[in-house]
Amino acid sequence: MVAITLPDGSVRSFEGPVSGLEIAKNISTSLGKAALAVFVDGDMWDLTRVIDRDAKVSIVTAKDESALELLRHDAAHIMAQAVQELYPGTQVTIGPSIENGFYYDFARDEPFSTDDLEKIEARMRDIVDRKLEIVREVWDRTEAIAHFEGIGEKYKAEIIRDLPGTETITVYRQGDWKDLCRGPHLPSTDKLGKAFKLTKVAGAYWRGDAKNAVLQRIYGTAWANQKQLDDYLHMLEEAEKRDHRRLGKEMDLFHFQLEAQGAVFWHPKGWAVYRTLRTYMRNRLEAAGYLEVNTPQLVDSHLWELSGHWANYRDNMFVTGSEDKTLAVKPMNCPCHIQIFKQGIKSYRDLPLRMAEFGACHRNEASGALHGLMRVRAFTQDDAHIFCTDDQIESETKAFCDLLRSVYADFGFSEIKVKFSDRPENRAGSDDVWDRAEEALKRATAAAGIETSPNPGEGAFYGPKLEFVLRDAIGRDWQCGTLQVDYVLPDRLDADYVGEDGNRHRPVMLHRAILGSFERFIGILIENFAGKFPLWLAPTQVVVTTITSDGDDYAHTVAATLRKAGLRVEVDTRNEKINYKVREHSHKKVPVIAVVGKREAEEGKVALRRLGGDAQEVLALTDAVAKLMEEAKVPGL
RNA sequence: GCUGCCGUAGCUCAGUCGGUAGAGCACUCCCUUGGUAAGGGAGAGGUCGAUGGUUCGAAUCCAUUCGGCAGCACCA
Repeated sequence: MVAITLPDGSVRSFEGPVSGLEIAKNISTSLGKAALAVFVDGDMWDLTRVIDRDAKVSIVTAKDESALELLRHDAAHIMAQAVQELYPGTQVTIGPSIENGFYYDFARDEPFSTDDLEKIEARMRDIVDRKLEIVREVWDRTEAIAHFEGIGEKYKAEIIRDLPGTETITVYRQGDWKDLCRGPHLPSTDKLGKAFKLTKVAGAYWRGDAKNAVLQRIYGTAWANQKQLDDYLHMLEEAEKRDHRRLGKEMDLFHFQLEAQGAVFWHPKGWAVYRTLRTYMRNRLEAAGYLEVNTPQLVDSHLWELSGHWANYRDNMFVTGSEDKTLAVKPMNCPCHIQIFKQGIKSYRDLPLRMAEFGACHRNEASGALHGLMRVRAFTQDDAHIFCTDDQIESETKAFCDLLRSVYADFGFSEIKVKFSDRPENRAGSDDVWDRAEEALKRATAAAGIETSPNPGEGAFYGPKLEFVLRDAIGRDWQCGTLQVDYVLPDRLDADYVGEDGNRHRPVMLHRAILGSFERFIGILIENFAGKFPLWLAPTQVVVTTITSDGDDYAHTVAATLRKAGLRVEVDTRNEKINYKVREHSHKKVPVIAVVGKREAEEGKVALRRLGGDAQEVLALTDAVAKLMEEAKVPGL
C-alpha cells in the first residue's frame, strides 16, 4: 500500500507503487492530460517515475511557475538533439535552464553562425512534432562512462567520473538520442510547444574556468505560450530602446573614445545631471552626519602593500612612478581615509566618525568587461567609511539602511533586495576575525530588520558585505549600494583611538556606498527613466521657444527670469515653425517647453507644455517661475 | 583577457559579380513669421577603422592590427 497525500490534505491509497501520471489520472482525466511532472516530498520528479513509498505529492501543470523551468530544460535537450542531428561530431556538455530561457554548451571546432541558429530552431520544431517520449533510465556508472566514451562524448564521461559515487546515474532518452541528465523532464517532446526562440551564440569556458577550453554556447528563450514569448521579446526591444549608450548619444550627455578607454567624456548636459546628483548626495550625507574629505589620486605603493591591495589587486591597478618611487592611482579610498583618521589622537568621543569622499578611483578592468557607463575604468564613488566601536555597528548599520532606502525612494526605487556576501577564498585577516565580522554584520542586519539572501564567498578581501540590489522600471535588478564590516584594514594600517578606559583600541571600519559610482548610477537612471528624467535631474529643464520672431526679446526675458530662479534653461528663437520646435525638444526629452507668442509677450505670461502631454497651461510668468522652482527642487534640501 | 559577429558622412543605414561612393536625418545658406510632434529650395560634408598583400584596378578578396557589440571570465 502506498498512501499519497495531496496538497489539499486529502490522502489517496494505491495498491502498490504508482506513478505521478497514474495519480493525476486518478484525480481527474483532465489533470491526467495536463500533468507535466510531479513534486514528490518537495522534489520534482518525472511523471512516469514510480513512487514506491508514502509521500506528499502535487501535480505540476503548465500553470505552475516550476513548469517553465522544466520546459526550458527540455528545450535545451531538444536543441542539443537538433544540433547533433545537424552537425554530427559535435559534443554535448551541459545545458541548464536559466532565467527566461536556456542554453547548451557544445564542443565543435567550427563556430555556429546566425544562419545555423535558424536551421537548429527549425529542426527543434521538427523534434517537437515527432512527439518523442522522454524516458528516464538508471544506468550503471562504469557502463555509462564506457558508453559516452564509446560515442566520443568526452565531456559527458568526465562529468560522470566527477560525480560522487553515491549519485544515481540517470540517462534521458528521447527517440534514439540520449543525454546524461539529472532530470526531471517533460513526458514527451511535444509538451515543449513552439513558444521558443534561439537568441544568440557566444563562447563560454568549460566549467566556467578561463583556463579551460572555449565551448560554443547557444542561448534560447522558451515560454509556456506564444503570448509570453512575444511579451518577453517586446521587453528586450524596450530595454534596447532605453540603452543608456544610445540615449547618452541622442541626448548629448557624454561620449567615449579610444584614447581614454573606459573613461567618460561628460558633455555639458551629462555633467549637469552629474552635478545635480552630486549636490543631492552631498546634502543627504551632510544631513546624516558625514564629514566630507578629499584624498590623493597617486599614492605610494608602500601604502597599498600595507593595506593588502598590492597582494590582492595589483594586476588591476594603474601603476606609475616618480624618481625612485612606485606610485599607484588609487583604486579605492579607504587606505587614504585611514591616514586622515590617524592624524592626531582620536578619542572614543570622536566615534562614530563618518568620513565621506566623492572619491575618483581607477581600476584597470579587462577590456572585454567595459560597458558604457555601467563598467568603466575611471569612476567616482559616493564613498564613506564609518570608524566606530563594535557596539556602534548595529545602530550605524540601521541608520545607513534607512538613509539608503530614503535615497533610493527619491529616485522612485522602492523594491530593494539585500545579499549577504561572506568570506571569499582570497582574503586578508584570520578566520577568528572573519567569524567576528560576519557575526557582527548578521546581528546588525537582524537588528535593522533586514532580510538578506546568502551570497557565499563574494565578500571583499577585508570583510563581509551587504549588497543592496534595486529593481528598475522594467524589472531589471541592479546592485548599487554596499555595506562592509572591516576589522582588517584598521589593523593593517594601525588605526586606533583612546577608549573610556584610557587604553588604545582598534576601531571597526564600515565601508559603505549608496549609489555605488556616479557614472553607473547615472547609466541606471537613464535606462530607468528612458531618458525622461524627473524635472530636478533633467539636464535642460525648460526650453523657452518662440512662435514668431516678435517674441524673441520676451523669450530672453523669460529665460533670464527662470535662470535666476536656479533652473537650467535654453532659449530657441530659431526661424522654424512651432510644430517643428516642439517635436525636436520633445525628442530631446526636455521636461518643460515654455512657448511664448505675441499674446504671452503682451500679457506677461508663458504657455507651459509638459513632455508626454499635449495640454498647455498658460500662467503669469511669476507664477510659472514659482511653480517650476518648487517642482525642480532637489529632494532632501 | 577569451570566443563569435561587426567597423561606409555628425547619426541611422544602402552599396549586386572587384571598375574609384549613395539615401534619410542633422549641419550651412536662401525663401518662409508660421499658435503646440517634420514648410520649401540649394549647398557643404567620406584616405569606406588602420596597415600590409593579391590584382591593370580593392569599400568589396586575403593577412595582421585597433576599436565596437554579445556572451564568458573578472568586478576590492
